[in-house]
Amino acid sequence: MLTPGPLYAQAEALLRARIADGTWLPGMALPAEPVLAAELGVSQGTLRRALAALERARLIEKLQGKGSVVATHTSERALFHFFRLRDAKGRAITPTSIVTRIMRDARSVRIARLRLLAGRAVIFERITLPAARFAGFSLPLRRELPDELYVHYQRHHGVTVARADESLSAIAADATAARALDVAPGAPLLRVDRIAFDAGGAAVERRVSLIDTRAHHYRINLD
Amino acid sequence: MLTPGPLYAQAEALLRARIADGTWLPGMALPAEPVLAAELGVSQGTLRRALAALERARLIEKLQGKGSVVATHTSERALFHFFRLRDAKGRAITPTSIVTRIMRDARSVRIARLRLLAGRAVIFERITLPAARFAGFSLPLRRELPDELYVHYQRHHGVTVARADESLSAIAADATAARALDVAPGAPLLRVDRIAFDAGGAAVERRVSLIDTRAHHYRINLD
DNA sequence: CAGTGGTCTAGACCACGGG
DNA sequence: CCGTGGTCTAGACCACTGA
Repeated sequence: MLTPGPLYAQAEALLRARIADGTWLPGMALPAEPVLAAELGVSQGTLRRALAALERARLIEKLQGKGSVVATHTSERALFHFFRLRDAKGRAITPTSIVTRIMRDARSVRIARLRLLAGRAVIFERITLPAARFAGFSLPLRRELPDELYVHYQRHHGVTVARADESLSAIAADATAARALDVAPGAPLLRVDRIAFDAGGAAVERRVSLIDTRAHHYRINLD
Repeated sequence: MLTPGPLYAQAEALLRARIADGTWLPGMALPAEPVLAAELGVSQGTLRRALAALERARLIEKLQGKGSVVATHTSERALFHFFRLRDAKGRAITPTSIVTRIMRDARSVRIARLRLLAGRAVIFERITLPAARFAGFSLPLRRELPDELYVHYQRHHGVTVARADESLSAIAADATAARALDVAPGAPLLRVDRIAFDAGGAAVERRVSLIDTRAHHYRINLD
């Protein structure tokens, strides 16, 4: 190893790299702790410290008596971590979505979609993906489907969203957004600009979401 | 001990309680690790696991070679954790504020204030505090002062904000907000409803902030 | 130099999952 | 039953702080 910092940090970086580069794919079991520790040349205690950090970052999941696996986006927990809208009472709601348009050029794929909560259009968003990571991207158009874009990225393109930065503001609805969300032009909408990153820290998605927050609020926990 | 769960969790709960009930006050040094471990009847390793959790929760700070102290809100890090507005380039800005009104009744203290960024009024907010925890609350009125409300709670009322839940939405400015923030009536504003909690999990503040997001955005990291 | 937290190890024992 | 991760301990050594 090239010794940048303490052993447990080196171990964590190495494991993180193996997940980012696809050596270990989502859903795959990691080697047992004693085996991994021997392979990395560290004690089991040191390895466990690295694994605990990866678990906090939601890159792996540890299962008592079974082993550790690379995290998958299929669990509700992972999905709702990136979907912060809740109803008036703070309850989580499962959205559906309708892709209205997909455009491609050499550099990127652009998607426009509506997301529905309890049957009503609540979010209108435009998503941009780097063409290099999403070759042959396709989705059924104009059909109401389960809202599982990050699951789709992971399953069909090997891209796992691990982290995202968001920038929120309030804007007035323009004609397009007003029509899509069935609100008056000029009505206040919550605008969310998101950049999502994979386990290796590379930006893998940019999206702008316009949200009608009359019936649903964006929930955050500041811990 | 009453054994609810693993030793390290019991130790963490016990230390957390001592911070919440004021046995150890903000800024105070904790006993050295070997001493604390002996007092709690656990090994130093187990104690360290509990302390690490408290450090992640920002309840204590560990200082190499010196010791551990109960966290204070004077550090920039703690302040900006609860202040998410950033300028267009994502840089943190230190706000100032003007308290415009303080009202009291038997149950609560109500505060109205404006917060300024680079001299311009950007946030208009109303804050409600439980009278029981904030006896004799007072602040200079109508004067531009450093924005340090949570520091004030801690220093003058022994209340440390440890955690907060927020609910965000976009609304149209009413006449009062429009005048306060110098925007047109009906202009879109970001509304943030916050409930803040102390180390013991008790709600200690409710506030509603109305924010002009034309020049500043609300920044979040989804890790 | 003494005292503090930071790292790393080795090993014992427990709790869970699945043949 | 065995293999997995979970907890807990004891102790060695390092790195930093301040008198």
